[in-house]
Amino acid sequence: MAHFTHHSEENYLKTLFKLETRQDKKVNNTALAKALNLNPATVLEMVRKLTERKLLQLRPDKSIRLTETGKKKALLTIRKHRLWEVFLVEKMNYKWNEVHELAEQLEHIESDDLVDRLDKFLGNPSFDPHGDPIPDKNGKTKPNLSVPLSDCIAGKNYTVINLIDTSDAFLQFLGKLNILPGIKIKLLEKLEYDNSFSVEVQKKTVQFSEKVAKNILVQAI
Amino acid sequence: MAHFTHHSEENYLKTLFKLETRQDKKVNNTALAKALNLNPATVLEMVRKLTERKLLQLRPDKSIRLTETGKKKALLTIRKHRLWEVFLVEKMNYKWNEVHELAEQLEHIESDDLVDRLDKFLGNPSFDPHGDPIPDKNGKTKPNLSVPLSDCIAGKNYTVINLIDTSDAFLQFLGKLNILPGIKIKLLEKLEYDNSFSVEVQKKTVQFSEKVAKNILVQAI
DNA sequence: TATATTTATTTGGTGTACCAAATTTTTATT
DNA sequence: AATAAAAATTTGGTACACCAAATAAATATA
Repeated sequence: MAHFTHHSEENYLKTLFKLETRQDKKVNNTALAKALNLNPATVLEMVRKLTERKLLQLRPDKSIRLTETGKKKALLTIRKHRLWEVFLVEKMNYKWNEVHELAEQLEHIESDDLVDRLDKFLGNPSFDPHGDPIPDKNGKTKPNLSVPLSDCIAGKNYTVINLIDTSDAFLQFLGKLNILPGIKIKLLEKLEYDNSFSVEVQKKTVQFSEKVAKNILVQAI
Repeated sequence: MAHFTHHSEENYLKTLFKLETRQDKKVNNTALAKALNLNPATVLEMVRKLTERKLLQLRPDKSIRLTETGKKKALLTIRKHRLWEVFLVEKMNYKWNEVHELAEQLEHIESDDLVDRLDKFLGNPSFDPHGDPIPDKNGKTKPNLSVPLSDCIAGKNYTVINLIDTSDAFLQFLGKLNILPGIKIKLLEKLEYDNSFSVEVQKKTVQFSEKVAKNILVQAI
């Protein structure tokens, strides 16, 4: 009855989009196959189909590129994924590191209207719980102006946007300090003698190393 | 990557469950195929697979029956479907007649945990927007005792449970009479000469047609 | 440049879930 | 019981999305 064409199609487009934007080298079949965790033969076959459908191009130099249509579709899938992540964290009380797999399922629900309603229900968020920007219905995103806390200026206030290291160990460590994306902090001091950081979090002062500060992305308030 | 086995499996079990409970005759392959809108050959093949997996039985008399395991699975799918329907109506502001297709998609999201959280988020509803009972996580349902007001007995007290017609026009009409789900009413009289109804709502007496009464579901107090 | 290595591509296959059409079996009707 | 009708079943197919292994082509290295 139902066809899941869109499911794998969306995965290909989304993955390709991520590879295109997060690396600057051209994406080849091997890279895409690795990212999708699929056999290169499978991927090549699918890439050809998607090329036929004008969602991407398999170029003469064998690099793979999204077309404008493909890019738009990819962004809409990313939009769905990130909105569902917000839903799972804000409404279902999941932790931000628990929601990826579920959002991976939910993103394939077919209804543009539902996505728009969800967007509204969540208060039109611009960033997901990981701090990644949520494209609007036209695929436009607000630039993420976050920088590592290690590059910030003492005395100023920031919102924690995002973490670079997302290992459980790091999350647990930050958890103890009450630091997580969305929280507001004040950088009190950079301590010269050991390069450590002194930060105010929820009226309390905490200390941590530069290594930690490098892994926390913040945005000035 | 993902397997959709569960998807069609859930559809077969759910549909069979509905056929088993809503009719009293035995379910045969033709009936199931018709209900699923699939070819009998397809259904027979699948029924055999599901019989192997001990989710249902293809009996010597060729009737098809859920096993206990199958019934439980069916009820959990129905639970998911109805909870998502509540979500769509209560949170996404869909009308109850718009949500079936979307819930059909959402019910296949695989996560028991999410379903339980959704249940809690929605306030552990016992009935979906159509008035159908929502099984709990063990598959147990509360019997739905609501009936159309048109079938009720004059002189008794009722709680309005639910509306069948939920068009704006109808809601507005009822609004003027102060009738909405949750409110207590007393059926004063069924007036023979024009089949109209006389009802006490919040100490006032109101009159309306049988058409209206048919669209109000109530439960005896 | 010759060779090794990596990448791309082809070939022949799988499982799932579906179908139409032909055949067999069962049930109903005369 | 004979026949008609309905239901069950078999047969031979399809599309989709995947794979492993073989081969070809491109790239890198000695």
